[in-house]
Amino acid sequence: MLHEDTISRLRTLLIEGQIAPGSRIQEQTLCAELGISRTPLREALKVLAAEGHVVLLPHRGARAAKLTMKDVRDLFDVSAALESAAGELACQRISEEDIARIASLHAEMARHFAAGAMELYYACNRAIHEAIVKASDNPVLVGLYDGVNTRIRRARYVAPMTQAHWRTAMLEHEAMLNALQRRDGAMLALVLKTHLRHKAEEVERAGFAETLK
Amino acid sequence: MLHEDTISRLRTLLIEGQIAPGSRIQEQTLCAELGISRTPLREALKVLAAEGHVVLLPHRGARAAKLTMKDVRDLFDVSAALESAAGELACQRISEEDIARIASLHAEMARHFAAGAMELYYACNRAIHEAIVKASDNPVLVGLYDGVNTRIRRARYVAPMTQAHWRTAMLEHEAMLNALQRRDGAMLALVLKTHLRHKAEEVERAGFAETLK
DNA sequence: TAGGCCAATTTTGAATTCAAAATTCTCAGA
DNA sequence: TCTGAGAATTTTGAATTCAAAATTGGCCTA
Repeated sequence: MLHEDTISRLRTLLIEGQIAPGSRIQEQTLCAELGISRTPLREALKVLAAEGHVVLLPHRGARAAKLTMKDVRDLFDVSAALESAAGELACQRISEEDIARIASLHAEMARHFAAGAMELYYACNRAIHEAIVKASDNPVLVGLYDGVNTRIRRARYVAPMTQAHWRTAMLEHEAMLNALQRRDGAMLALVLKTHLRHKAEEVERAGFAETLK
Repeated sequence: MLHEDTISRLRTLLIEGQIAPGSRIQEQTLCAELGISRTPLREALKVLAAEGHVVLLPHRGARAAKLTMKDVRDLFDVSAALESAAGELACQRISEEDIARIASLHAEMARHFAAGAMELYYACNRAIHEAIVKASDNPVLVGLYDGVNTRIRRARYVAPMTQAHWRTAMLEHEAMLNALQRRDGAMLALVLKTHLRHKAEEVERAGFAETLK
């Protein structure tokens, strides 16, 4: 499947910053690099434009979308809205098995945190958030959440998160798991909103690469 | 601009049900109808697939997406999450002029309601909701909201909304305007959530065309 | 007559070709 | 030397062409 493949390859290049934000995308050059013809590439560019990763200027080609601090703030606000809604739904719909799975992810994350294995900590963290959203059993919500978070991921943070932030985040995750286990939707939504606001604030404090250019 | 044009023309055909949900989309046939070649049509189909209006089956063509009652429920849940988040942001950011504009739209809507001019009432209603979302000053949110509501609009309701529903809706709109004028974000979010839950319940009660087939 | 296999046709997927718009380059004139 | 008009080149937008996969139809066999 050449077309879907092209979309995800290009999307990865954009997220990882291999194609610099704001840089011009030459069709022929990219075609040569990817080893495909212009037709599937152009189809992919149009889809990525709809997703917000690329901007298309009529008769003037495509550019990798830039991400301003305002964009990041906006994306975090939307992400928080979607995730807290997902949390409420999840409390009504999640199975006991899935709660247990998230609890074990949480325990694993805590171990990685204690050991200072930040990469692994991060992976667990993300898996927990994604598991909660999935548990909403709302494919529309899951799809939009994925899209928004993929866009956020393009922000490359300059300063590292502070220890204080990590500690707070761990406490918030405790509260999340607690609310989920009690199936307290309102509480989970509240904790998630707070958690994501804190994360957005930390990102803003740290700044991210593109803002500096 | 042939490409963008094709997308919106096709999107309209899908929303209005001119292309029946679930029906097969033959490329050559559509090309002839739209008077274009397959290249821009295929690009449009890919974008519409990303938007959720069309499903693409590899080597087996495109179909107009079906809308189940579950889909509609899911879409309403997401719409509520986005709109209540927008309401909170709007209360922080909206200008006095835009509040006044919404107040006048509200008054106009009330007149149409009293006169039983439901089409005009509907138009005002939608304009108010869109104005609130726009006032969030969050383009990401606005974009996703538009997309979700466009998809909801494909549901063609069978039974009309009841009088009781309209009356409740009017009261809720009063409360919305009130909260907005006092810039009470939490209250506006709450009212919007309730309002949209009621609407979703009414739609579910009424049923919609596709469910019957 | 029913079922299944193989060829013919249709339809999708991708490359190539053609046309139009934008950019770049050249060169005349001040 | 600097500016600007216009031609040449590049690049995008869309149609056409070519290849591969799926569907359809016919024919043979049981």
